[in-house]
Amino acid sequence: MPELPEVETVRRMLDAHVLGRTVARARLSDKKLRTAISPATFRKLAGRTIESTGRHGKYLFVHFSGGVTLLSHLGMSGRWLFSDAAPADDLKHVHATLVFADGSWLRFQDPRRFGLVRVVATGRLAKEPELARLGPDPIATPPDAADLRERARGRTVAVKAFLLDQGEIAGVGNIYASEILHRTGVHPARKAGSIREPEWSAIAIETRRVLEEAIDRMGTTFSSYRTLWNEPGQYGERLLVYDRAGQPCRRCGRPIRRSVIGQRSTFFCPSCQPARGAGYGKK
DNA sequence: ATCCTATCCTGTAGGC
DNA sequence: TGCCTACAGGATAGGA
Repeated sequence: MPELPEVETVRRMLDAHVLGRTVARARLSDKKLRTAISPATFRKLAGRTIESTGRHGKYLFVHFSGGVTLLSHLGMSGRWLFSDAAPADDLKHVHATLVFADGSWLRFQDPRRFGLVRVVATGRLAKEPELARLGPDPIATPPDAADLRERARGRTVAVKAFLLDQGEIAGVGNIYASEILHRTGVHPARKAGSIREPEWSAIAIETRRVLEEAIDRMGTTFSSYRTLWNEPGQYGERLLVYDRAGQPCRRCGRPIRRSVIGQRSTFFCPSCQPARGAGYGKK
């Protein structure tokens, strides 16, 4: 669910509204997230002020005074939710709570608990194993076609699985991978090694375009994703193929198909995205 | 090295 | 209405 645009939306909202606030209390639920941290570690945030935010791929950083960073990943169902005062709701699955000195609250809710919340020394952030594995962030570093072609050389995995590999491009998830491939006319099941450089150029360009357009609309809410204000993202109405099986292709009118690649739902137009590849020079 | 599968967990949609 | 199953945007460990 939450891919780069959704995480970036949350980051921008934190940046605009939560910067400068000082933590009065920091507490964790007793349920374990993907990687458990101790309540004592989390409580290190108390007394510190939020100075800046960052992001790499789908990982969010909140930098605090005193050289400490909150590292977070939304997993499948994670949300960071802000409220100006103590919330009156009785939200289930809240696993981390920051109460600020001004009375506002920031909570991490995650029913499926695939998400990540960790407190680390800012100076050692890049050494965290999850981050050390990541490929370049496509917003910070525009993907380079020749580089992609080189890294994909000889690879037999489906190009769609290649795009989902966070070690190659950090931040593309299941929704946007289908969207990128449709825009570029590349069939998702083609082997990564068979994609020609002009096609990689198109993929590089459309990757940035799709992600930036989705950021402009605060991301895609397929089911659980919400912004910092608990609002859905608006990009869903712009999707060309994702979750549109049987509906007409917005380009050629023929029905969108669903298949499974690497255990993940994949959507494409068989007409606009031929299995053998076409439209970018010969074979 | 690369690829594929199973797995973590809960909520929800759809079939009966 | 209720029960049951299948499935969901992610990432990783481990086996082939």
